[in-house]
Amino acid sequence: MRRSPRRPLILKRRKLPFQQNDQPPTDSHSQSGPSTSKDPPKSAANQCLPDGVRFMGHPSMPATQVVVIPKTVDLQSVIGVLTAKGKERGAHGPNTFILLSESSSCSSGSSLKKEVAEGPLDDSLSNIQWLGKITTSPLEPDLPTPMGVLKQPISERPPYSYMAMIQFAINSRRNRRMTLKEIYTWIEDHFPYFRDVAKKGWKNSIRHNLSLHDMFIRETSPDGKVSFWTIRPEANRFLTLDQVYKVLSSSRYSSSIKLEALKVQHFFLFLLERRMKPLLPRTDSYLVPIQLPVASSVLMPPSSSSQFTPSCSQQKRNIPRGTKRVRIAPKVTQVDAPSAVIKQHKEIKIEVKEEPIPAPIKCETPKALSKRAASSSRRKQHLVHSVHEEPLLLCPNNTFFDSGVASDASAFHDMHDSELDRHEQPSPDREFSFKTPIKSSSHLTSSTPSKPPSNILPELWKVTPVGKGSQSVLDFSPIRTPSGPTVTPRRDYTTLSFSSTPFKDLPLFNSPRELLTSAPSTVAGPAHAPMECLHGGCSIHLPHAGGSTPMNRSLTEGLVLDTMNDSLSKIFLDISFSGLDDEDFGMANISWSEFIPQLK
Amino acid sequence: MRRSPRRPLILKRRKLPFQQNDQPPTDSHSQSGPSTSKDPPKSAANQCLPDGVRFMGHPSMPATQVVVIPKTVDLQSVIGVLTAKGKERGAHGPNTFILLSESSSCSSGSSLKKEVAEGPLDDSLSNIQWLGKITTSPLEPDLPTPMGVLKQPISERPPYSYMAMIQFAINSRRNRRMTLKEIYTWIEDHFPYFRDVAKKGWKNSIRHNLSLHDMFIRETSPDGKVSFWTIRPEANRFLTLDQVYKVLSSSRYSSSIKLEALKVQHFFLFLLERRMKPLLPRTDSYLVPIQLPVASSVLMPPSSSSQFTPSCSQQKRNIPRGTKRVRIAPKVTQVDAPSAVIKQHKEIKIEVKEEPIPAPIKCETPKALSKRAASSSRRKQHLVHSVHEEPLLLCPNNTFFDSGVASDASAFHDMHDSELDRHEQPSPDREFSFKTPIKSSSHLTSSTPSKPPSNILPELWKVTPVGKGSQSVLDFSPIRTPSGPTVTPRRDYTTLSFSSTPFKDLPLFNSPRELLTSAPSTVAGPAHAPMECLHGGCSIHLPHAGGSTPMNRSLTEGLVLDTMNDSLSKIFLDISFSGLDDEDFGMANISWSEFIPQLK
DNA sequence: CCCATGTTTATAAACACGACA
DNA sequence: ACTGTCGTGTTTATAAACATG
Ligand SMILES: [Mg+2]
Ligand SMILES: [Mg+2]
Repeated sequence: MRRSPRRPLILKRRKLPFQQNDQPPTDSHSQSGPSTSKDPPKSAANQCLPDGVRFMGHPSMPATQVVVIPKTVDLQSVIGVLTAKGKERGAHGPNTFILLSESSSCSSGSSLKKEVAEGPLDDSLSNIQWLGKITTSPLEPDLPTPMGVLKQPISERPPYSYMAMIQFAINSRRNRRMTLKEIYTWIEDHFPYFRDVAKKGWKNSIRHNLSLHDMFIRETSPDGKVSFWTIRPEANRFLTLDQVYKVLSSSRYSSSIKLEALKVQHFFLFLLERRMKPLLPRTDSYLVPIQLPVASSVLMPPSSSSQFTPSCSQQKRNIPRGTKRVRIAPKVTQVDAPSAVIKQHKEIKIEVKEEPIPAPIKCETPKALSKRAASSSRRKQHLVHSVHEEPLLLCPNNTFFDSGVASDASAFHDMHDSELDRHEQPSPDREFSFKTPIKSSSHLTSSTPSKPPSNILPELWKVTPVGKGSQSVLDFSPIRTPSGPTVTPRRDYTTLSFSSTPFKDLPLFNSPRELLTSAPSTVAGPAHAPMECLHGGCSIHLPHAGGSTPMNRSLTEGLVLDTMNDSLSKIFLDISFSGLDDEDFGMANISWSEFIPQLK
Repeated sequence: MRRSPRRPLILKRRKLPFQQNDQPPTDSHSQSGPSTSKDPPKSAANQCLPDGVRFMGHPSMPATQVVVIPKTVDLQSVIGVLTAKGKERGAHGPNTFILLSESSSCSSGSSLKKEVAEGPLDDSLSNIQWLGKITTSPLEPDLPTPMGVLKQPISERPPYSYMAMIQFAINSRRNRRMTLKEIYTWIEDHFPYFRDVAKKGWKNSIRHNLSLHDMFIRETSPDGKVSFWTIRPEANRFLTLDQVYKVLSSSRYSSSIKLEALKVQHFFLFLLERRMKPLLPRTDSYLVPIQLPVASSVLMPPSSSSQFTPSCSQQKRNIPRGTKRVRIAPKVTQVDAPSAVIKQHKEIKIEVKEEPIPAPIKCETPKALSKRAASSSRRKQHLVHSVHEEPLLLCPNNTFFDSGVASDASAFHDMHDSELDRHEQPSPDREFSFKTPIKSSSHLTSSTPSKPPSNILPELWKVTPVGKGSQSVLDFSPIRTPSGPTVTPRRDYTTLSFSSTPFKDLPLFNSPRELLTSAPSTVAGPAHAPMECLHGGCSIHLPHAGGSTPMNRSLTEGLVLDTMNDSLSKIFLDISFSGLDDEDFGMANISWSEFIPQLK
């Protein structure tokens, strides 16, 4: 099989104005262990890692290191060194080691490249196995610690938008509020690019994003002295950087469809090694919410087979059409390892992901299948839906829709305590009585029927739908709540007699977001726990991964690789997990020994 | 009196990124008649204007000419020439002549300057009188006409934002919808700067603004072929360019408070002549919604008397602080008179404004006075409200609030048919059933109590209020409708149990916008008339200025002059009109002879 | 492949306002 | 008391990438 005809791709990479096309691929993403010359300062550590262990990093996960361990190496010793040295690592937040085992058998890059370019080959060719993850958490935040085994996090521009990073920052706090300065600091800590190499304007951009987006609202203390930025709860996807890491690095992420886990990790590592345009985060491209081709609906017959061939390099040639290309931001590619002050002890947790078991796509009960959103096809973010009207083809769409809620809820339920910054200042986490009145209010209308409106309500002009069904884990956009009624009246617009009567009877927006808005109390996250513990010793609240809501969840997720000049144009990944049977996805505290016999 | 202690300033001028500070004042705003060398091609006309008649134009009103007529000149002859030549003028939309009479007695610039700088002097010093306005409307849109008496409209950048211009364009249509191309064309027609001198990126900016602002929504025809852009009715202020002209040029605009009408016109002309930073439109500065100093509440005692001294040159010196100043858009100052094809006949209408009778400020019944919005003082657009809590001081605020609705309603009632483009294509103006679901929905909360929350609800953090009480005629921002409930719950934000239950009992937003939203059917504009006349001969629908709603209206309006290097730092204008006794403000067809004895 | 239209993000900048030196 | 600077917040402009038809 060359390429699967079903392509529920949700995310793709997109160049942004500050990213130039003409830059050569940088060479700084892979650092090997003792095998190369520029090895990490391992001598500073008491213990040494065995030979052959390689480290890899990436700007999207500056506090995460991928550790490739040859099968000939004792895994326990590596874990011992890492857990021992985890305290000494120089980073501000929790740090993660993703452990992969590598069988030295077929490690030739050519076969990897062939495999990646042409699709997954046989399982037996895989020489990379995902072992598990070690997460080190800071215990005493203010204690400086000398530099440890690993290098500083990579100081390249992360592939997240400002809006995403601000969400990561704010959601890292238990009470989900931060001052501007704290947001600055959080971003600088987790993405040293902004501390080290970015121009000064990035703080302007942070403030601009805070003001621009309605999802960020500002709260003021009663005395008017302090301002905290929060996220509108209705719009909060509760995204954390750790959540994104989980999605990006989890083998479970690709468990359900074509490329299974080993191949994904394979591909990930391959791209990291080859310094090609990676499927996973890369500096000069960008994780953006969907905006996927309309024709690539999930269950479409492979009529347009040439749609995702390597030749689909979208229009990048109309750029020299008279308009001069102006470099907006100077792209700094190479970063000198900064000598920042390290100041945090670590607590070590070990998590294990079980190996993926390829499961068929769960087609959830199409709850709101009857009324579907009609996209006028050129607008907002696109729904993944069929161009035709056969409703049976839309089963994956509803699966995808449901997965949106599932993603949000599960992300919330899976909120690991390591994601929550523990060194928060005693900021109030309750009794915020007033919120910033955001720009506009309830004018959300309907999710609009299918695109050619099939002659129902003829002569009716319809408003272009938002679509935006991308309520996936990696969708950083605010949640569009349909709650506000105030459907703009279909009468003459030149009339002043518009009423704000809510059209509650109209079942607008049949997206599963209704699960959150209409039945609010059924979803109870860990934040429902009493929050009185914040001012003092910060008792770590560990949410048990099994949420209280027995919701069936199914998530269709995707990443698309940007096409440049190679044949690796589009690679698709999916995620699909349904029901309560996948709490293990939540990365709860699972003993390594259950899955790794080496530890027994 | 040096400067009035009550300063209900609403608008001020503000430089924007594309406007550079270092440009010298341009010299192209005033064109005199036969008195100067570069006279308009009057020879091409059959009749000649008498000597001494001066023409003035300004980029903000490119289709409007201010005609200063000496008292020694026969007014009727001037009107005859203008009405005869109005058909020949080369412009696409309606054109307007604002007629002012000038007594040659005390026309010295120094006294004018003194008067303007130090406040209004005696009435007897005024030598400019506002006579009336001639509006020429195109009769046959597609007939080209040779160039007439007057110069081409000024091709300098208008002082309106893209958002404002898009509103002007869309609201110029009866059905208030336009295609993108029509918006382009309308803006090019009314502001030739964009047709002649602007770079190509301005259309990108138009599209950007349409997408960015929630107030612009897109409707799609049932077949999905055509898209029309409309304005969310709840957010529509029904602003038209003509409305702005009225506000800018009407002597009634300043009838109620300190500076009465003659002085305002005085000042207007003075600034036009002197090429200083004008109170009225200017190219390189900008009409922006309020953002006025908080301490300058309307009826505050003059405690902070030094607040508006000429020395209040805000920080413009931190610009050389390391950041290089980059010219974003090339500022084209001088425009060659374009040789565009003229193609419209004109129908002439004559309107007259009566001379203003200074009326006291009507203090409306403070409808929702008890609960006021608390501004955390650095946010959004500021309410004009007292810093202290004395409610009696807030009477002008409520006046101002009410004026917001009054402005909108009156603007709507005063909607002159000349403002409505008559050459609209047969686009549908009814039966738009679906509207674009806008980004977010009902999360507007409360108008928040006064700033130091006066110990009511202690320990309560409050969200910074929108404020944004600037529902004036010249406020181009969308109306923030409080209709949508979904007050973000004041409980812990880390909770997922946010409910969309509307807090209807909470009287949020006591702004007079409630008059429109809560009592919708009481306000009936001319658009309520049957719209079937659009496709054919375009029967000109003249709304009678007396609206159907007996609302008391009082508008406090203001313009602030940006301070550069002279003492004319801030000038304030007010508008206040109440009740039904000011239908004459509606610029209905009032005979000139009633007010100008010269015509009798 | 080009073009018009539409969406989204980045970046620069003007300016307001309060705190503070 | 005046003045300037700085941090924070709001708003607009402009360029650009990319999607869709
Ligand atoms: Mg915001
Ligand atoms: Mg819009």
